Amino acid sequence: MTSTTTRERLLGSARTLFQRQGFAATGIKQILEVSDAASASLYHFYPGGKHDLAADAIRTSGAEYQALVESVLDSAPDPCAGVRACFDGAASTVEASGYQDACPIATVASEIANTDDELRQACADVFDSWIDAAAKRFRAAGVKPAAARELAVTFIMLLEGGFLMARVRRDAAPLRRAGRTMEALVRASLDS
Amino acid sequence: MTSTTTRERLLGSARTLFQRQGFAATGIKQILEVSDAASASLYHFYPGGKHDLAADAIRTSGAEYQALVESVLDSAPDPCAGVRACFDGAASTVEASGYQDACPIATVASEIANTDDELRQACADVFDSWIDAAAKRFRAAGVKPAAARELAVTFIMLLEGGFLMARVRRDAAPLRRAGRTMEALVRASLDS
DNA sequence: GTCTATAAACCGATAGAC
DNA sequence: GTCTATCGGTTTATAGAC
Repeated sequence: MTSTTTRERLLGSARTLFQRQGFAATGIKQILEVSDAASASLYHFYPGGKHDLAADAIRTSGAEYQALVESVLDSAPDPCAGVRACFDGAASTVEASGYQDACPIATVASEIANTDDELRQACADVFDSWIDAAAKRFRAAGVKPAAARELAVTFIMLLEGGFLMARVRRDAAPLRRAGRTMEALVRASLDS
Repeated sequence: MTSTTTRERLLGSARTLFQRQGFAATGIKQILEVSDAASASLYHFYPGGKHDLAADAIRTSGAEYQALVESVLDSAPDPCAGVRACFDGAASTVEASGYQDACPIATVASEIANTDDELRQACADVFDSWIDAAAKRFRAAGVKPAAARELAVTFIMLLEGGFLMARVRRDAAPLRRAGRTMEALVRASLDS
């Protein structure tokens, strides 16, 4: 019995559409159609309209993806295998969705970085949280704090670059390639 | 005497606006205002309208950025210093523009990857061309062809991830950090 | 909370004179 | 090649009944 509220459907549709098409190209009308909801419902739950909805989409999608990455990292025998599994899993997801689903926030982040400081900050918070989560695990594996953080930043940069490359070229191989590179970087940090 | 034609102004404005705001958020009206041109002029030079203009913007911006990267790589004493100079230069440009100007095509590429196959292919061609240019130089420095290409793909992924991270967090340090990582990866490939 | 109807502005694109 | 004027459609957001 999976009863979904109108609010849940609105947020869910918005998250998917923003992820795949970006902020500007996704219309309120389209979100309402996919959600099978009325216009007034959206403004009831999100008085600020499209902007409020996007802020919630960024926060919740960021948190969900973080939980996924954390579970992958934590179920691997060591951080090397962990980061590699993250990239391999990302590659499989991208392929399975026909190159539609990659990073949940990257397209919106790229669009609004110069034009909407509130949404930009929400995206920055998500990235920071992802970096913290990864850095914490690298430290736990014996990497020094400063190096662990830099490694975590590189992890996210490589993942984002891989997502973009895979989507544009319709080829998940670069993402898997990035995973092996990241694995080597983590290994080098553990040895030193 | 730098006389600019209407066509040049249209393309120039479009390139800047698409780079900073993306495709969907940039209106024809805004492009015309910045270009100080009439609506009919745009459709005279670009019968396909916004779509044609974007295709030209992607191609010309891609070629121009490639020429810049090539000149930086070619004026460095070796590929290690070359890739590092690319990231340091990118970081300086991002900072100098107040975090507005990063990759000329990434925002548009991310937006249209799922929704416009013609523009997606134009972006894919740009990335391929950048990768070829970098791979060629790694080969010339002694890296085996297959490894050189993989190194070049990693170069672009790390650059794109760095651009996004820098813009969203308003901090160019991750981009410089990525440069040192890339330098180490090139050095490791040269030693083997 | 949800319905229907609609306001008010803006969108990309085009017509026709010059 | 460029001007002015404008078309038809869509956009975000709101009003008022229920």
